[in-house]
Amino acid sequence: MKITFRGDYALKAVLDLALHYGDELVTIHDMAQRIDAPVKFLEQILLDLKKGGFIESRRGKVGGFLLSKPPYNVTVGDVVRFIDGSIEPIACVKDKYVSCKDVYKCVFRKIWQDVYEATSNVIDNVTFGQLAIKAGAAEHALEYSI
Amino acid sequence: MKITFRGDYALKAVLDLALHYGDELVTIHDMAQRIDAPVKFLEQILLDLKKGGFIESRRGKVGGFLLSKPPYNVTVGDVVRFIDGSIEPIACVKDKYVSCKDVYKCVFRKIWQDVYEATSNVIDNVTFGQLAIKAGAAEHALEYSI
DNA sequence: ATATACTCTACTATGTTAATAGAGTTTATA
DNA sequence: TATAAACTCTATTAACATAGTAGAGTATAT
Ligand code: FES
Ligand code: FES
Repeated sequence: MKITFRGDYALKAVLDLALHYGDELVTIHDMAQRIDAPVKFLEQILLDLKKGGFIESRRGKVGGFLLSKPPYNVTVGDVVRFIDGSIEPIACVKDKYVSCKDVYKCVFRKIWQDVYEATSNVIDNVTFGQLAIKAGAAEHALEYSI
Repeated sequence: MKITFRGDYALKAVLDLALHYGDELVTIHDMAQRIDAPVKFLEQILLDLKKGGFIESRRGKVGGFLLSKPPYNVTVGDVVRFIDGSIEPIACVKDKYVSCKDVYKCVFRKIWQDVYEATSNVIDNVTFGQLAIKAGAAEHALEYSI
């Protein structure tokens, strides 16, 4: 698994929305400043997250974004898989290409599966609800950084 | 962690040498055929592995490559880290760039560390000695594939 | 009306990856 | 000693992915 800037920003964006869950809407501009991301780049990412059903938006004046689901129902794994794609260390079979002559005999296959499972085990068991609480202390100081 | 073709070939190359450990030398040409890699690409990779101290070579006629160390003293992690670089899911600090305003407050930091440790735990605990035994059955049939 | 904020598509600069190419060096052996 | 076999080294390249940038368009509260 390799997290790109895109994925990194996406995670921070969802966390930012989790921290404002139930509150007022969050604008791209405000969010970009807090998570230190280029506005136009963040724009694209938020649109993606919307297509993925993670967030919703309201247009026009007083518009902004909000989380579609309660923060406890969204995991880090959900976002990473959606934005950065497969978390497998190697794509043994993609399209018509196969990395090994015989995938079934491949002695490395189990290793990559083990890595995959170990990774999943971490990222699929952390929700943004949990992360929001962790970030909470700094947030209550009214100047949290992500 | 993302395994590139380079890393994939390197692992197969080391396994191939592990399967011939103690035997005669292995030529690039022969190895390339067995592991299904482009000869000139494999050439570069073997030279890298040599610089990394994983393998040795003999030049001239009847030349070839051999493992520097017993297969049980080399892990998959050793090769992956050397050829494909850091196995971390994200480089939080590289050069002067820092991905988060405050790395110490970052709530994602622990997640990436957990992924790192889980991954290490898998790849650092598999030696080429173990892999060679697994591949052994097919090898003894004189037509093993990697 | 108009300012504010989301929406959509296209473009670009940079870097990485996966090779390919070719000239050079070493060594066994006929 | 000529030669073939095999490693050594450097340069180049095509394709792709990443990390943005740019700009025109749409919706909506006031
Ligand atoms: S089948 Fe994927 S590395 Fe062998
Ligand atoms: S410090 Fe690395 S993601 Fe925050």
